[in-house]
This record gives sequence, structure tokens and C-alpha cells, in this order.
Amino acid sequence: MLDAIISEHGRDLTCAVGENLFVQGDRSDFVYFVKAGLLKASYLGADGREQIKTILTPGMAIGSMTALTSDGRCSFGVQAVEESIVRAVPYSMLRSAAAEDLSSAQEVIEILADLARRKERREYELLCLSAEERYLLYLKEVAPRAPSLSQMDIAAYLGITPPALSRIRRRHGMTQQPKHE
Amino acid sequence: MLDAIISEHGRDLTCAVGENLFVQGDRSDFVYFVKAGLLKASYLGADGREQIKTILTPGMAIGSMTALTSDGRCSFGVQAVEESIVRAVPYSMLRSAAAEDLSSAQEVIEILADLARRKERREYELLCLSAEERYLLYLKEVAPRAPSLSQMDIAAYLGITPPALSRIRRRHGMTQQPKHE
DNA sequence: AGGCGTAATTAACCCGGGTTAAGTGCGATG
DNA sequence: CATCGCACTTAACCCGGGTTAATTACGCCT
Repeated sequence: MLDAIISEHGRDLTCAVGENLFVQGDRSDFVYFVKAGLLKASYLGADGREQIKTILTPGMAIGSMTALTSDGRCSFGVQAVEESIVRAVPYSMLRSAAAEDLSSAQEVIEILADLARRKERREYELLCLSAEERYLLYLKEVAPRAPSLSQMDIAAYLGITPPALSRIRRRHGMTQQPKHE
Repeated sequence: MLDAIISEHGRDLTCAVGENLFVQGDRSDFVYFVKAGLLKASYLGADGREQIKTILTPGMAIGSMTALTSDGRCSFGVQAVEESIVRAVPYSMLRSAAAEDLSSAQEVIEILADLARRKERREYELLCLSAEERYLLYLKEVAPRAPSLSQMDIAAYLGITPPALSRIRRRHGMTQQPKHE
């Protein structure tokens, strides 16, 4: 089964806070399985602005599809928000395992289907929800599993700037700590 | 191989302009392979607003991942923009073919990986690009394959309203036909 | 030909988010 | 303890997109 391949050919990596698993532009052909911790996958704009694509929590898998399947470079990077442990496996290893063993193939299909499902949902949120609605959804579904995210990161995840997030929080009465003169 | 399963268990559907392949809320467990024509996959908001998720051209496959894998309902619908021909195959058929035959499994993996790659790109565009940038990208990459799309549909694909699209087009000097008094 | 319905454009106004800058609180560091 | 830096908040202003409504153009139907 696939677990055996992952155990044999994969290796555990420990990421300190702020450490990059890989950065935008890299040629990483690895798939990473998050075992513990918290990481963020993000795009870095030419102007230095960061947009967070995915908040990664244990149980999730990540890899740049374009880098994996088109011999391209990673269109985004992954950085640890908390100390994290991930298992890195070359995508080619998964593919060859799937090419030789039926049950491994099923598991790869499951992983890809799960990835597609998550992306489908994210696409819906970005396309159909307002920033405020996305924040409320974030509070309900992501925040419980990522309590250590900064407001900056939350804003980058929602696709807005920190001041915009602050305004939304203010409207909901969840700020008001510093009393600006 | 998978083609045989698709030929045997799938069936061709012909969609007239405006016809729905399936609508939001359906329990469709089919995957559709576009053979000819042009279709759109879209979310319908409670207020009746349409947001187009994907423009479907020949060679692409579509299906609601949440409906396929979580026994849920389709989160979006698919409608023909031009007269189209699609081949419908139950997802369960693909899965069982992939469970019995290694080469079929590889093909299913290819289909899912391609889907994930497309979604990854779309996610990037929605998260990082402005409406204007998305329109320019649309002109370069989608328009050539979908010349019959209305401005309404283009706007819905970009996530904006027709007036907003008109303003963008005006800025680029690509309008000016009707001279509004 | 005349009339209707719809798509596309434009205008006017509003609102939400971006930008910039300033102020506040807090933790790390010396 | 004092200072520095950074995250967070707020304010002021601008700009782009939403909303609504009016106008034009065009296809379709009778």
C-alpha cells in the first residue's frame, strides 16, 4: 500500500517557525503531508504583497500541481507558521507506486480528489462571497484549527489588507482594545 | 483502458443552446467530457446573480467534486452556451475501472491532476489579479476558444458586473459603438 | 414595417477596500 | 529599565466596482 512507500521513500522534515518548505520559483517535485503544526501556502506578488492560498493543518497534502505535472516551477511557496512536521515524498514516487499497485492508485486518486474538493470550495468562496462573508466563514471553519494566525495572515488569506480586516472586525465589535487617542 | 469503459458505459448527450446539463442542487454523480461546443459552469446566488466558475471547451472534463465524492449535491450547474456534445460517465464507473485496471487508474489520476492544475490557476487569478488584469488574461487565453460568449457571461466569469466590464473595455478603447446621446 | 425583448453601454451615486500615515500596545533586546 | 521594532488599529482620502436607471442597438416575432 501507499503508506509503505511513503514510509520508505519519504522523509520527515521539521520546520521551525518562519522556515520555508519551498519558495515560489523553486523546482520542487515533492508532495508534503502535514503531520503536525501549521503552515501557509502563499503567492508573493512583484510588489511584495503576500496572498495566502491555503492554510495547512495536519492531515492535508500540498504540492504545486503546475510544478509536479508540467515540469514547471512552483507558483507559490510554503512557510511554517508554527513549528511543524511534514513528510516529503517525491511525486514521481507516488506516480510509480500508483502505476504498479492498484490500491496505491486508489489512494493517490483519493488524495487528488480531496485536493480538488478543497480547491473547488476555495474557488467558490473567492468568486461568490464578499470579504466580510469570507471572514465569518474563516472564523467558523479555519480559525478553530489555526488559532495562532496573525491578523496580517488572516487578511492575506481573505485577499484583503490588514486595515480592511480591522474595519470588518470593528463592525462586528471584535476590536476596540487600543483606544487611538 | 479507460476509453473502452467510457465508450461502453458512457453515453453522448447533445445540448441545445441554453440547455442545462445539470443544475445547482442536483444529485448528479456523472463526469462529463466535453467533445464539442461550449458550456459554462456557474454558481447561482440567492439573489439570482450568476458567477461563472469555468468556461468549458472541448477536451475538458467537469463534475462537481463535492457531489461526486461526498454524496452531496452539486454546488454549481452547467449550461450550454453553444450547441454542445458531451459524454456522460458515472463517476462510480470511473472509480471501479480504476480499481480494477492499472492503466485506467493512471488515466483517472491524469484527469484529476489536470482538474487540480486548472483550479490552482483559477484560484491564483481570483486571489492575486485585479478585474482588469483578469480580463486581459481572459482575452489572451480564453477568448480565442470561446468567441461566442456574451459580455454578460464574460463579466460573470471575471466576478464583476456588466457595467464594470464595460468600464474596463472603455478604458482600453474597445467599445464606443453606441453613442449614448 | 412595426413592435417587443434583451444585450450592451453609459451616467450618477454609493460603498467597500486600497493607500498612506499616524498612533498604540507589546515583546524582545540591550 | 529604556529602547527598538513590529503587529494592530484607526483615520483620511482615493479609486474601483456595485447599483440603478436611462439610452441605444439589434434580433425576433407578428
